[in-house]
Amino acid sequence: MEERTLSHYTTPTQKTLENLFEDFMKKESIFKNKDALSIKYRPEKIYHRDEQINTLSRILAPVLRNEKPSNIFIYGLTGTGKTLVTTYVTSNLEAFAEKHNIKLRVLFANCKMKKVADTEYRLLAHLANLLGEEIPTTGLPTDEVYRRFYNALERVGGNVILVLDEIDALVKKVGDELLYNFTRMCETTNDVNVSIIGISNDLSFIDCLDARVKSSLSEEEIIFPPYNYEQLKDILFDRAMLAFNEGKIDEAAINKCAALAAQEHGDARRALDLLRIAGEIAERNNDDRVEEKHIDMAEEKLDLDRMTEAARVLPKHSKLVLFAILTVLKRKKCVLTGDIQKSYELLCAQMGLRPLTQRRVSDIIAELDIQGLINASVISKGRYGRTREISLSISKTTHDKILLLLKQELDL
DNA sequence: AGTCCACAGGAAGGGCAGGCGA
DNA sequence: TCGCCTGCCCTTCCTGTGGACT
Repeated sequence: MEERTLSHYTTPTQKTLENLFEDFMKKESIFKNKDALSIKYRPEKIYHRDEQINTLSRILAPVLRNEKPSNIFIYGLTGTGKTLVTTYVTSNLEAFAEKHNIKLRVLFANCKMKKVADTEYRLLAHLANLLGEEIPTTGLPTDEVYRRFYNALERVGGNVILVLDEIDALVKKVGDELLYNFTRMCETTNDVNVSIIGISNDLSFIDCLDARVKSSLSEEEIIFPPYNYEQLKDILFDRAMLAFNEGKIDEAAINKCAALAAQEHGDARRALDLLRIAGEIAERNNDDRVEEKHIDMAEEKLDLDRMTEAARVLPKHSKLVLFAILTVLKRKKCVLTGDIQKSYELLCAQMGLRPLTQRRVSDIIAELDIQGLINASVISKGRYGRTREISLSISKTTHDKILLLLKQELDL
């Protein structure tokens, strides 16, 4: 029988593909350990946060003597190391407690996590589930969920630290009554010391709270200032050493990355994302090393990805409103709510849909603004009323890509 | 100074889907 | 199966607002 080799079956294009894969295999990878650039990575050394680590550790240390530590409120902008430092300190504390037979549980919840902890019910259910109490995703009265959560707490006993990350998002959504209940719980639970660590990006958040909640939650406060250029450079060099093979990244590229992130209120998370994507782009382009140009490309890609993804997951009517806005903004520099309402209603008529009311569309425009897909600011035109002036917040390329995506998604 | 416009945005509640327990 | 509960999305109704116009 005729011997059949791979080439026997392959067309010229496939042959090229085979070459491509072979080239890829032969080439030394740019990355040594890409995980070192991911958000989930827990570095051994945390740079420029010694003060915060020490403060947090000192405040929490009393649990080791079975005393209830003060509640703590931590705030700082995105990517300033709040979550990283908190998990670093609490996990070390847990390990230490375990070694010395001290009962300690740390319960972590990200209050922005959709479908997990973004409502009062879900947060309680999530925390109770962490304590081994099965609570259905819906169906129970809230007081029953509270009761089961308290029971689970008292059953576990000892010391419990509740870490509520992005707590401002939840309070904005459901109000501060939940925090009031939590702080009351800290004072009233028997046989268990409960402390709360609230983490927020919003510096003004604490001022919006009820006075009792405010004083109880912020018994101690820790502020995380933004990283400056030099600090970001230290962080990035450290991670780049772990993530890239030797000689595969230019120092200039790291500096550029740090400079861009420093402009973005010292966001280390964004800096690490930039570095990772730049590496991926260099690898895909078959380039030997990561250079400054790759950082530029990564920045563009990061923005585009963030925006297109945000647009893709919008509900249908939000997509229609965004489509109306982007279409009108093709012709004009800025538009008003009334113009958008009209063009949105036309679109609905075209698609045979019943349009939402102006009240709802107004909210959708505000939501799109919060997501950074558009710029919308309330202005007064005097005799001609008060309205929102809407303009583009994205580059022309991103604008075109999102418009195309919406056209496909909406079947227009 | 008072009027008026075109909304913004708060409050209340309706309707729906989905889960639970009796 | 039914009543009760939740979250979610939406409408209706309403008051508030800043500045051009009179």
